[in-house]
Amino acid sequence: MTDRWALVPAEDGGVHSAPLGPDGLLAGPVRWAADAAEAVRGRPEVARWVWRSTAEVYPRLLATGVRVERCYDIEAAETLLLGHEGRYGEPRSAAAALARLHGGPVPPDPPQRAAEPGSQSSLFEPQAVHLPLADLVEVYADQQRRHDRTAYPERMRLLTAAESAGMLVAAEMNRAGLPWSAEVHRRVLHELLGERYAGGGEPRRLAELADEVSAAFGRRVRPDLPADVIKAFAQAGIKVRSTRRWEIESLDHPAVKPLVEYKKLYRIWVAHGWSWLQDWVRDGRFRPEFLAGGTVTGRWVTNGGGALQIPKVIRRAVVADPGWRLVVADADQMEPRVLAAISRDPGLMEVAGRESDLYQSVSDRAFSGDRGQAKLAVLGAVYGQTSGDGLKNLAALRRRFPKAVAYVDEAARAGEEGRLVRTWLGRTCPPAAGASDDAAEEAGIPVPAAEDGPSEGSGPQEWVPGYASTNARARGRFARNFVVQGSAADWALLLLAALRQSCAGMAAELVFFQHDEVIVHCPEEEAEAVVTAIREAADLAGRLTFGETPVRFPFTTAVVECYADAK
DNA sequence: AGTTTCGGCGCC
DNA sequence: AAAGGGCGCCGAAACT
Repeated sequence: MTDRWALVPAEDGGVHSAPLGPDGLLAGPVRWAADAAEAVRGRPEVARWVWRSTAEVYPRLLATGVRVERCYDIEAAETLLLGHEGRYGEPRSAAAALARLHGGPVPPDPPQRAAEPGSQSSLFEPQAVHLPLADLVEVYADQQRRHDRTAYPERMRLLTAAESAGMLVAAEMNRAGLPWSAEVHRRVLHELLGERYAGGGEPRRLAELADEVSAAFGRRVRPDLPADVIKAFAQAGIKVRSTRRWEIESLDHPAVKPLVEYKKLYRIWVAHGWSWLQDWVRDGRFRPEFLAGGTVTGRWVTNGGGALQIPKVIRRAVVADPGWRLVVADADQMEPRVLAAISRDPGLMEVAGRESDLYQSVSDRAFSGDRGQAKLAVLGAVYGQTSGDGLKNLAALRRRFPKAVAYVDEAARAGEEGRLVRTWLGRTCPPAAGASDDAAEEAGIPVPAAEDGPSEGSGPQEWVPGYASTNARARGRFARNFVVQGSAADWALLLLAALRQSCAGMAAELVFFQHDEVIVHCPEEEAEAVVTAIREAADLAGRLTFGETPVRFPFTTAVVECYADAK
C-alpha cells in the first residue's frame, strides 16, 4: 500500500517524503526531493499526502501549479482530537503532540500573526518548522489510534479528512481571490456617499446627514458618537439606553431618520469604503485570507478584509471576468434541515425530505400557515430564545416536533452542566464548568461578568433546574447552538470537498464560501456543469455526513455576471 | 504613545 | 415585538 505518503520540509531546504503502511507507520525508505512540488509531481499515484500543516506546504505547491487531491493535516487533526478528548487549550502543534508522546516538556503554540492588507502574511510566509519525518509519522500513527478511541471512529475519521479538505480549499481560494471590480465599487461608493473631500474627512452625503441630525436636535451633534447622541436625545426629553438601530428606529423625533441613514452609510464608509478598496483589492481580485476551522463550531473565519460581512450593496462590485460567470449557490434552510438530520425527529425529517420551502411546511403544520412565526420559532429553538413570542412559538414547535426540540434542549442542559457536546461528526464544544472562566474565555466560551446563580463563591458549579447562573445559561445557549451550527459546518465541509473534486477537471474555481453559500468562478460554457456538480455534491455530502436519512439539502443556484444579481 | 475594550453593525 | 447563537471590523473610549 503506497496510497498515503508523509512529507516534511527538510533542514537543507528540500523535502523528505516516505510511504505509510495501513498502521500509519513508515512502509518504505525516506526520499529526498529539492522541493515539495518535485516530490508531489513525482508521485502521481499518492492518494493522500500527510503533512504537518496545509498552510505551511500547500501555498508553495499552488504557486508552482501543483494541486493535490487529498491531504491529512496533522495539526488540524490534533486540534479536533484534543477537543474530543476534552483537552481543549493544550498546545496543538505537531511538536507538542510529539512531546506528549515522549513525556517531555510540551512547547506552547506560537502566537498567531494578524493579516496585513494584501500581504497574506501568515499564509504565505509561514514559520519554518523542521520536524524529522520519523517524528511526524509517529504522531500520525498515534492519531490513527486515537481516532479508534472516539465515540464514533468512522465519523471522526471523516471529520479530520473533511477538515483537511477544507484546508486545501481555503488555500486554493486564498490563491484565486474573489473577482472584484474596483471601478464598480467606486461607482457604488459615489452613488451612496457622494464626493470625497480632500483631507480624508467624511464624504458629502455623510456630512449632509450629520447636519440634518444637528438641525433636528438644535445643536451640533456627532452621529458617530453614541454618548453624544444619547445626551442629545436626553436633552430632547427622550431616554434611550443605547443608540442601536432597533432602539432608535421607533422613536418619534425628527433626528431619527437622518440618524439611521447616517449609521448605515457610515458603516459602509468605514468598513468597505475607499481605503478598504485600496487595502484589499489588487489586479481585479479581493484577496481575503480564509481560515478553515477558525471557530469552535467549525465555521470558517477570514483574516482581514471582512470577507464574510460584505454588505449586500457592495456585492455589485463582485463581477466575473469577461466570458466567465459566477455560479452563486445558497443552501436552502440549512440549519433546520441539519436539525432534522441529527435529531431524527420524524415530523421534521418528513418536512426536510422535500425540497420545497421548509419554513412554509413547518408553518402549515404548526403555525396555521404563518411562515414568519414558524421561522422565528425554529431559529429561536436553535439560538435559545428565552422570552417574548419566541417562547409561545417554541411550545407550538415542541408539540409537533418533540424530538427536534428535545435534541437542542438536551444540548443546552449538557452545556449548563458543563458536559461536552459534539457535532454529528464529533467536533467538540470546549468545556465550560470545571474550567476556569479565563480558560473558557480563551476557548471562545461566552462568560458574562455578572453571576446571579447559587454557586457564586460556593465551590464547583452545579446545575439547578430553573435556577442556573447567568453564566451557565449563556453556556447552555452556546451548546444548544453549537450542535446545530457545528453539524451544519460538518456538512458544509463535505460539500466543499465534493465540489472541489468535481471542479478539478474544469477551469472552474471555488472563490468564496460563507457558511451555507459558495461561489464558483467559471467560463460561461462550464456554468451548467457547475450547477449540476453543486447539486450532486450537496446530495453526496448529506449521505456521507448523516448516513441514511430522508433529509434533502437543496440549493438555490444562480448563474450571473455580478454577485448582486444572484438574489 | 501604544494597547485593549466597547459600542455598533455587517454577514450567516 | 423583543433582543438568542457564531464571527470581523472600525473608531472612540478607556486603559497602561
